[in-house]
Amino acid sequence: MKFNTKTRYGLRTMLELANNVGNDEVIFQKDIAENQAVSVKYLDQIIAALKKAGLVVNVGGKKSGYKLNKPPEDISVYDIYTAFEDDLAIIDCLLHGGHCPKGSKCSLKGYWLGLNQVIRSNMEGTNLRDLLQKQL
Amino acid sequence: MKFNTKTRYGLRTMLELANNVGNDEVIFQKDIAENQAVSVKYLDQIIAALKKAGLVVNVGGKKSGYKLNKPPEDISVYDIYTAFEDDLAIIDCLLHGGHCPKGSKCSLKGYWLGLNQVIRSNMEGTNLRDLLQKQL
DNA sequence: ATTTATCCTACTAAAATGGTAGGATAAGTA
DNA sequence: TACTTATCCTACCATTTTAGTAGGATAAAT
Repeated sequence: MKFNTKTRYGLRTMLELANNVGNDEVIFQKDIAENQAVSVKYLDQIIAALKKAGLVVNVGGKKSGYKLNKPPEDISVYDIYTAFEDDLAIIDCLLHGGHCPKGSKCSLKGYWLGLNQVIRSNMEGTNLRDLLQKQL
Repeated sequence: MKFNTKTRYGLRTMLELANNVGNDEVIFQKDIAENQAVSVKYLDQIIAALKKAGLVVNVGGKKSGYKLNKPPEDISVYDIYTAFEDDLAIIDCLLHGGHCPKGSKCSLKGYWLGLNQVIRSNMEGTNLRDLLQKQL
């Protein structure tokens, strides 16, 4: 039961961009990588995923920089998680198409589903604005 | 973000034993393995972990069977989880001794810690009695 | 023309996962 | 007493996932 580094670095990256909202300074991959103590090449992949998910945009092409694609309060932790992973499924049989060998006789599915929902709700209910305020 | 099979099979095993409380029937590893659609050899390891954690006992030695070591309401999902894993830590830096390269400047640790606590509380707050009632 | 930051794909070492395998031990059975 | 069989215990292993590295193409600014 761990979150992977991409989700963690991705969230840190998004928070760094959120901190910058209102400024017109550009933020380069390079600078973010340095701040986060991650190689530029690895952050490269992380930002690519965030971009693909529509969470960040590159303004002005090359030699320019990144910014959030929405206001911080409209980006949840879960949005960032799903930029790197499928929908949360703490056990496989919760996924669409997944099923366990016990089939409908599995009396635990209800419990796992509830826990899954608790986690997901927490992540959906926390946005970048909340996280910015927490760090004050 | 997945629970592993040992925790899942372990929980199912415990629920099976909990269903048996009050009966004096013996339950063999062999029978549990068959019910759970798992090999005897693999369940072997799972039961060994549950036993080591003090959650089940073998009554009567060989050619005997297993039962819960405590009443179902005194065994939480988290007890079963920790029979197979260390204390829950959804990111490494939450563990004793763990630290991230950002050190004290990490403004996200508070968020992760909160989410970790939400998950743990759910697991600690759910016991085998609750799960038995859910399956009715 | 050159620099350099983004973009894109492939590869890889190490660790975790989900088991299998082999055999020792001890209790019940014939 | 000999035999069966269920528990107990340790080692091993194939596959997948994780956490990156590497190489180079592209395009904008200088």
